[in-house]
Amino acid sequence: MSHNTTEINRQLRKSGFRVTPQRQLILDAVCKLGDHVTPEDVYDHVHRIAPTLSRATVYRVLHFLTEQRILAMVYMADGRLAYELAGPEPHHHLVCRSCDSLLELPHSVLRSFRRTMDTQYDFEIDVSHVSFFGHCTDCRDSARA
Amino acid sequence: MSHNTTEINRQLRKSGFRVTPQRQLILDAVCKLGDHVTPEDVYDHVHRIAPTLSRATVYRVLHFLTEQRILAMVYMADGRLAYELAGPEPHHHLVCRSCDSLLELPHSVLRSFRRTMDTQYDFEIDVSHVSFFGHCTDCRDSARA
DNA sequence: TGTCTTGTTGCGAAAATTCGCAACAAATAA
DNA sequence: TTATTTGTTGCGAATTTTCGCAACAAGACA
Repeated sequence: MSHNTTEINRQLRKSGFRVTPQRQLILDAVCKLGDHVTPEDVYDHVHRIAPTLSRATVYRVLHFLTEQRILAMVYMADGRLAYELAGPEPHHHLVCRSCDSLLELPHSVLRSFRRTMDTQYDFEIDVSHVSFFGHCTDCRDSARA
Repeated sequence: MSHNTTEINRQLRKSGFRVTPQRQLILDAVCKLGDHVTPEDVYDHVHRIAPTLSRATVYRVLHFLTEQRILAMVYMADGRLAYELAGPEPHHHLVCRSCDSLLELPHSVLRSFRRTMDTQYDFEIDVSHVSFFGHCTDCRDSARA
């Protein structure tokens, strides 16, 4: 298990929330299933283990864990939402609209931009995760050809 | 009517698409209803004028007009999609997660960032519209208080 | 004009997502 | 321990969005 369950549990409890079996199952599922997991992926996975766990709970818990900054929302090329574990150092995505590929960006590329927004607009950008859409190397080339 | 219908029609026809009454109605509706219009807003509006125009068509036409760069997608604070007219000079939004307010950003703030992505990652960011989420002046202050 | 091809729509069904509410379970206090 | 409070879930219904397919309409061409 790649996430530190004990630490997350402590953090939740400290904020007055409860660590239910459902929340643990869903968090484990996201963690296990990888980098851009859809609600349906999660449901399929946890439903085998806990057949009474409902879709509504999956959606609610995903939202909840995102608010707690434990997960991050990821917009896919088709406009749908997916989720992934929010690490201590956020990272971002370049999403290709042609081939749906995901390119990872280190957090550093947003630092100066973020500082500008802060000083010029007094707006604090939440950078747990940002997706940019566009066209990757390969698809640019084939468009030019 | 604030959009140049004739120009847009010409552009569509030139690309081999048809300018149907439905598309015109929907475009007019987005234009009239303002800056972040939901599919349901559009449907309510056009349905009065053309009662047989279906929801499916609203969704399809909104997607279509977005692909044609006539409209731009806008992500709202609750994660839902809205649309607005894509002007010749794109603009962007700072969306406050606390109070749902929208702050407009001129295109210029993204220029250098875009250039960086282009040269360093060979990725061409589509900047017809980008939303950043975070917290505005007022909500930062109340959070600090 | 009539035929053919192809883009577009309407309809209803399906799928995805959210909502309201009663039941349940954990924490807290008595 | 029991009662109370409050956070959380499951269920089913409602809402939102997408899909498949047949019908329709526009353009191309003979």
